[in-house]
Amino acid sequence: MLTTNSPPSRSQGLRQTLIEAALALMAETNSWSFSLREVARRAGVSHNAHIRHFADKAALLVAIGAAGYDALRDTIDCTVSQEEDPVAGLRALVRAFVKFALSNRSRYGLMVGKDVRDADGGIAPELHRAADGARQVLKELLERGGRTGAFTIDPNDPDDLSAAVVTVWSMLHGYTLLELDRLRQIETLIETDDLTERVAARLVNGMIAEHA
Amino acid sequence: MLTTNSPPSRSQGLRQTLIEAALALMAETNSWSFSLREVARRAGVSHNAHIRHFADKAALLVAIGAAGYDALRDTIDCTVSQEEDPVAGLRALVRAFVKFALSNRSRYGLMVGKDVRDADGGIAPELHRAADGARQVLKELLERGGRTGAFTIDPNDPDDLSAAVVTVWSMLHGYTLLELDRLRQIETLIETDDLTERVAARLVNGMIAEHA
DNA sequence: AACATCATGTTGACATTGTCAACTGATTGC
DNA sequence: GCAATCAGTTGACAATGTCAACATGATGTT
Repeated sequence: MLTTNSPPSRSQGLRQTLIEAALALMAETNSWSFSLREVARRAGVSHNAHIRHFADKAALLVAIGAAGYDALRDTIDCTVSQEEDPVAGLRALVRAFVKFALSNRSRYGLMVGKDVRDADGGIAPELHRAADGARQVLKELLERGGRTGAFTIDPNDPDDLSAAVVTVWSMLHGYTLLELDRLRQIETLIETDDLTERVAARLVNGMIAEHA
Repeated sequence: MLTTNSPPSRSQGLRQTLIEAALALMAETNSWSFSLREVARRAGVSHNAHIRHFADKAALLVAIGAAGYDALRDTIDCTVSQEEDPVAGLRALVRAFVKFALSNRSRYGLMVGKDVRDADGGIAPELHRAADGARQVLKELLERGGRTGAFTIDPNDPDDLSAAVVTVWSMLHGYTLLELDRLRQIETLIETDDLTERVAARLVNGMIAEHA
């Protein structure tokens, strides 16, 4: 009935409309615990309108999360490419990552949360690819640093490189979550920026120093 | 008033029964997305029976999570206290932490997840205290290592010590989540134990090396 | 002993949600 | 010209969380 001649076509129009409605809800409530019916109401469509585009809520969240990883990749890629020195690049990456997550709290929480996974913990291919793209930026940075000798990473040893990627990504992930959850409020009176620098310094050390 | 002579009485009886029913559901489904009514059914009581003990599902999850942090604290405390050398202690702590989380997947996911927080992201005092207790073990280890010179941590500088605690805790947290979510499956063919050792080595380096 | 109080659960009702099936209207292909 | 498919709607249903009202047994006071 509201099927106006519709400006933005209809096909992909509703898909994007639903995503935007969901993002608006996330911005308002700082959470992604909205109902699909609420999203439909916001989008001005009926419940069940989503079915042709998103099988269920998880599918919608996956789409939002994948777009988030793309944005994260662009952010850190842009940041890192401005630094010649790999060490400076890693520091910049830490800052950019943390800044992105803190500026997009609910989005980041969604991206790494449990609601984008299926029953057995598997990750949707779409999200998987997007997340890989973001990690790839880090991997290339570490590999470059390994080649130049800036990091104690053997660029020819895939396991060594992978372990380094996991190490950095883990701490970024963990630190960000601690910040987001404000678990840190217990632990410190330090400002976020200062703490981030200190954490980054120790992380960088782990990449520079000789390891057993 | 709670001093009933009754054995397990009813008072705390149902509370514990509900927690155990929830834990059983978590063990079966590997998730904490059960309904309160399902828990009630398992416990053999009527829906709404929980109200006197847990205002809502979040309250039940908080109780479960707090008990989980207590168990985590006991585990790592026991492990660390078996090592004289702080560096060996830190390595042991990493192993114990990861092992705990991987052995209690759904429980750990619950503990650090979003469902134990209130609307504005605040953490329930009960959970807060329990989590602090676990972090305290790490803090004491790092402080000890700082005093003995094993770590490049100034035990008299609260900010330095706090930053070190946050660094380690972040990586433990992040690495564990990556493992749990199997995000890592993309990144490596390495076995968990091997990867854990490599990550721990780099983490330890960050605590040992001089930092800017 | 009698009675009020309160804690602990139960029952019933209601709005919300996700999901399924059936339906409508336009668009497309043959 | 007509069948088929796509995109969205409508209606129905069971499950859930939550609220109010109710039962019931223990406690405590006089």
